Amino acid sequence: MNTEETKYEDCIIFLLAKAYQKAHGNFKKRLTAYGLTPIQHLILEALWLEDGQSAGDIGKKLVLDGATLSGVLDRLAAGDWIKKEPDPDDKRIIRIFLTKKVRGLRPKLSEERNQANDEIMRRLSLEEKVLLKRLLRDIQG
Amino acid sequence: MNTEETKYEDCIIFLLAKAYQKAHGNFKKRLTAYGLTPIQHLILEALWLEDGQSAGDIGKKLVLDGATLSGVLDRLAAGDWIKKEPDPDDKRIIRIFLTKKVRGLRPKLSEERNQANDEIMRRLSLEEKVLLKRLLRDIQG
DNA sequence: AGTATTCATTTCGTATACAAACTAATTTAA
DNA sequence: TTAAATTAGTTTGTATACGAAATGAATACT
Repeated sequence: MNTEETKYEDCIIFLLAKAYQKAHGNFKKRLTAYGLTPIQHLILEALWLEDGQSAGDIGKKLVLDGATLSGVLDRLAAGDWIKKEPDPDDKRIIRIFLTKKVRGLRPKLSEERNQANDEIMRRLSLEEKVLLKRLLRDIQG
Repeated sequence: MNTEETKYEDCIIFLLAKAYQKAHGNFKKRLTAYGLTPIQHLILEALWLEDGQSAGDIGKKLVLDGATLSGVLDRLAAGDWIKKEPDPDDKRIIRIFLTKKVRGLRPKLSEERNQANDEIMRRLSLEEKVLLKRLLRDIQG
């Protein structure tokens, strides 16, 4: 049904990769001043919404592979952003808590993220922004 | 101007990351049967359009960092997909040529990619597909 | 010519990503 | 109640990704 040759510039996988690459790179640069990476920041965001989540909870919400998450959490703990504590009722589970180092940083980091978002979509109208988000969500199902 | 707290689920960086993750994972699975990765395939595509391009040419077209490209080309050469030959006129430049191993594979790989594209966007109408591609291109500038 | 600069690519270090194998703890079932 | 299956998390191995430094080659400048 769809056998014509499509150049890679028209391939949705390529377009998503490059758009993500651009967005990620932009945010990454903004975060270097804080010593954080975009994914590390994402985990802090999740913990701001609910502190003490298990590693598995976080992975499920952020759609992060366990193997990936394990390393990210290690680096966050090494940087004293979080503390890992085994759940007293089920010692398989590790609960993640924010440290005091993170206090007061939330507004600044949110502002950076909002600016990054704005810059990435600066060429789009408000309708287009809303639509793009909707389409990306539809893709993930 | 944009100081309200946005949950990460509404963050364009997050949405792009997850949509890309899904698309990439889908295509990656399809390609394992061939022993290729999505990026390796992308480079073959670029060479099908024009064989003998330099590493720099390929990097520019595919928006790939030189450091990244170097490793990918090494692995492609190790798998006998490509051959690296220094340009006779400028020995700084390395030209990349497809090997005979790739012959006849193009239609199959294109079909896999088209199927991956279709599956990723299966929930979208034709108009939405066109629009999504346009918006992603707009983001890249 | 000889030196400085620029250019193409590689190397190194760090950080995602994910499959697969592994450990340890809990639950299920026989 | 003990063996089997499941679950949570880590480890290992491979593949992007990219900044920064290094290498080697070509060009520019004096």
